[in-house]
Amino acid sequence: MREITLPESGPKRKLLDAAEQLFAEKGFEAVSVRDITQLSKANVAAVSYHFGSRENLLTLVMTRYMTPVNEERIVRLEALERKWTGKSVPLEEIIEAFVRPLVGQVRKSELSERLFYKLMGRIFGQQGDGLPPQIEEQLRNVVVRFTRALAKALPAVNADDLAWRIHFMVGGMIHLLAHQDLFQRLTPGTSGTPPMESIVSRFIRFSAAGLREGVEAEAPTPKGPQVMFDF
Amino acid sequence: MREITLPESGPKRKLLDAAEQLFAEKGFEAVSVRDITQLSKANVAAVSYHFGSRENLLTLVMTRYMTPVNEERIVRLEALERKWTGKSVPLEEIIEAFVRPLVGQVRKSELSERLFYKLMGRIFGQQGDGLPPQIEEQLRNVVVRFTRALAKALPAVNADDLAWRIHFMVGGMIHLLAHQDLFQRLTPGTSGTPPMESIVSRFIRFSAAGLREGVEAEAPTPKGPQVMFDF
DNA sequence: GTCTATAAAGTGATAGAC
DNA sequence: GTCTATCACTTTATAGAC
Repeated sequence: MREITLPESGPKRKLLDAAEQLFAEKGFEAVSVRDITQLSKANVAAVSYHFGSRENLLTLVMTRYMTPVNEERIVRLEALERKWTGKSVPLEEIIEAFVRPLVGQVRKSELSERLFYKLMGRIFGQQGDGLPPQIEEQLRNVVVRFTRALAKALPAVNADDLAWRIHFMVGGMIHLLAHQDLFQRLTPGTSGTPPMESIVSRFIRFSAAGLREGVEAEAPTPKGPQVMFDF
Repeated sequence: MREITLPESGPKRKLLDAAEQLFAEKGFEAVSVRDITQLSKANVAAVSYHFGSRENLLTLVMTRYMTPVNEERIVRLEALERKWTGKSVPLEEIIEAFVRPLVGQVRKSELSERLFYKLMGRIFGQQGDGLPPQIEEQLRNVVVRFTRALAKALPAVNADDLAWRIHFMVGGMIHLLAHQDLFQRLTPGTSGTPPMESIVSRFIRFSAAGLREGVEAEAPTPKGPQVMFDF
């Protein structure tokens, strides 16, 4: 909806970039206004002048990517529901609509991929604490919509089980974002961090299998054209 | 190994209890020494006197439950490996050895179940940032050991895939701990929070299915006696 | 052991010069 | 727009009285 307009360059943009970098690296509470102005070589008053307050800047950083992500999630889900009208949307495609929008936002920031995903992970991890009310509201809406779609795709799974499975899935996604780097530090046997693209497709398969647990012998081929009754 | 001895009552214990409660509620960085001494009705100097410093107290809180949890995980895994000598340990039992020790620690604290799990979630979520080196070391060891066991249980899954699936599973566990309460705020249709026991068993089934993704038509019956070749 | 008083450094915000 | 100086407040830690 409401687009956030920002200068392509200039001191305001430099402050924002520095803030994002520091928030990603150290967490939201550990970064002071002075840290930010120092990194972007501005004076201490700059944050107040350009953003009004530290709190304001924090909200901006959180909103900047989260709002587009949550909007794209809904758009993608609605597109799927149109595409599969009457039928139930394949599980994998629903999960993809949920996670893929995150990947699309990387190039909008000046941050390295590693730091960008870390920042996103930190934002999601703030749920319940210091998230701006508007984002909490967006997230609630996303969860409700996707839960409904998943319930249609998995009629054999009861509501409580499904809700918890979604909860576990969301946790996996947050961890994947926030600790992408930690992964290889803990499991040194593996090859270097692969592109997010391939991690996401692994995540989709993992989550689909978890969500589908206990449902019949094995699900139909995930991607190919499916023969279904048109009830 | 080294047992942490603590007074059953007295001002030192009251300080620790207050610290745990506040850390669980507000997060580690958001709690000051003054918050703690105020809640436990001590004077501002009490934390320094009894624990040396805020940092010291923080380390104690983090170590207090994490060390027993990680030790019990290893003990359980080794017991399983003895029980199934030569055979591969069933997937569900490995996951159970990984999560169950968390549940066992609840009663050791004065905190409500809700706050205790939240505290544990916050500690795990600190990975990479402010975790005491000894705990990072314990966690690394746990991950290595469990990865090895899971690799034996799932020979058809290649090492990279498995490592990522474990990563997703761990994320689900952390989220389940840290945001147990958030779950029902986001999905109001469901019944109230069930006992952790039933959440854990749901988590085990979800994770087992995710880890097993793509492996043959469907796994053998999870819990019952299994007929396996004794190679 | 417990407390008060205080040190030393850091915090966000702002008035006012340039 | 930019910057310095400063305010009002909070932080952890500690010296020294009781």
